[in-house]
Amino acid sequence: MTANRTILHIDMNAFFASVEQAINPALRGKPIAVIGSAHRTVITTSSYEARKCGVKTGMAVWEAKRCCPELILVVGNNRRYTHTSSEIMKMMLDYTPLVEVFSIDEAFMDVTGCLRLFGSAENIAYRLKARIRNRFGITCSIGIAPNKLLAKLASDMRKPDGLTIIKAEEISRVLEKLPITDLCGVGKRMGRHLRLLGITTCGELGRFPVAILKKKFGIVGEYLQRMGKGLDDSPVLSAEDAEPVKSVGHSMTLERDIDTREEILRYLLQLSEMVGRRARRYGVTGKTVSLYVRYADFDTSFGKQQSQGDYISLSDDIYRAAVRILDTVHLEQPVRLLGVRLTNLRHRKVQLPLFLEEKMKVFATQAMDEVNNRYGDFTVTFGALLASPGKKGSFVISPAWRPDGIRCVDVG
DNA sequence: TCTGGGGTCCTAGGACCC
DNA sequence: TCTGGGGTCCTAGGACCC
Repeated sequence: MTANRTILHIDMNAFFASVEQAINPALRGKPIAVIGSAHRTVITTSSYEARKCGVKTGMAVWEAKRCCPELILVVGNNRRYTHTSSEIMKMMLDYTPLVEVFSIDEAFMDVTGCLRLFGSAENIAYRLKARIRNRFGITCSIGIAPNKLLAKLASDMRKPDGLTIIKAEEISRVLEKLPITDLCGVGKRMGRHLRLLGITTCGELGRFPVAILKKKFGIVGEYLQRMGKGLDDSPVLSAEDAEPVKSVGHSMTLERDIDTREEILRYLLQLSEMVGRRARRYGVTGKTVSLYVRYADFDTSFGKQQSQGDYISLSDDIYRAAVRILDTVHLEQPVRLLGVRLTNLRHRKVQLPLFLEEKMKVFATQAMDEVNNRYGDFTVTFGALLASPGKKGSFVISPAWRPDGIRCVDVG
């Protein structure tokens, strides 16, 4: 790849919580946490005040309250976050077309080609920070480095409202004592494996014989060593250059554990409709449907998939496939969570089938999609879903949801 | 009072075909 | 009767990211 790139990584600080604090002055300076609307929900994001008491993303609400009794809980407003996020991403496009939306609150920018126009990368970073603060009243941390790996590392070094630059000549000094788990891509498990080899810092990882890493971790071993040296050639991919999506799925933790087939089918129909609608919106069809089940005990779960004879995207076809899979398993406990996913995708519109009955299904689906696109999800839906109106399950927004493009999900 | 949801990537074994 | 190997597709499961 090209030498001497300049990459920015922008990380919105405690994004959802900051947006809430900006909108409601009564929340400022206080420990708050954003949660989902359902009974079985977790902490999605917490303010820095709450983090100081030990509140973390993913914690159960009761657990967070135990760490921080004065914690203020705010039910997340997903539309507000996706809107704010996409406006911020648009600002970035004012500097370079090479903006990669990494999640709802993170993005990379390749500013190599526009440095002269704006003076310097630092200058771009300061301008962007000021614009985001002025418009939305929130802060971000920005990292500047020669590649994405290091830019992401840099943005993580000063929070909130930080600006950290890693210059090419500083890389080995910065990495020498840095714990390997600070690298994006080395999680807890990998960290443990590497520690068993006597590797705890990036410096050690970079010097470790690549042959041993390759033997132990396969292809991953190769990048691992490069990561230890701070090397990363991966380009910043704008929305147009991004890889096409590989799967579309939905899952939900149910309000309560269920064990009747009738109830399970109702949820499957709802999930299939959500998956199908999103797949159709993106113009994708898929060959494989998977069903995911988590049992009441939380620890036991399984996924099962089946490839279909054809590529499908109609909710009804997805639903039937999911039910066929369900019929091959014997459920051992009440069900806590259900998920439906369409994989093995082909990026092409559905072809109109030959037979009248099938044609009618396509037309009916299109008509439903149009109404729902205009008036909101589940305005028109299958009869079976009307038995218990309204949305069920948790509908917690995930910070990994992309505000733009293929991974956009509308909820709430 | 327990414990969310959207993805990607990799591995491994078996079926099946040439 | 015996022998081998490559390629593709399928399913299952786990690690990792936000």
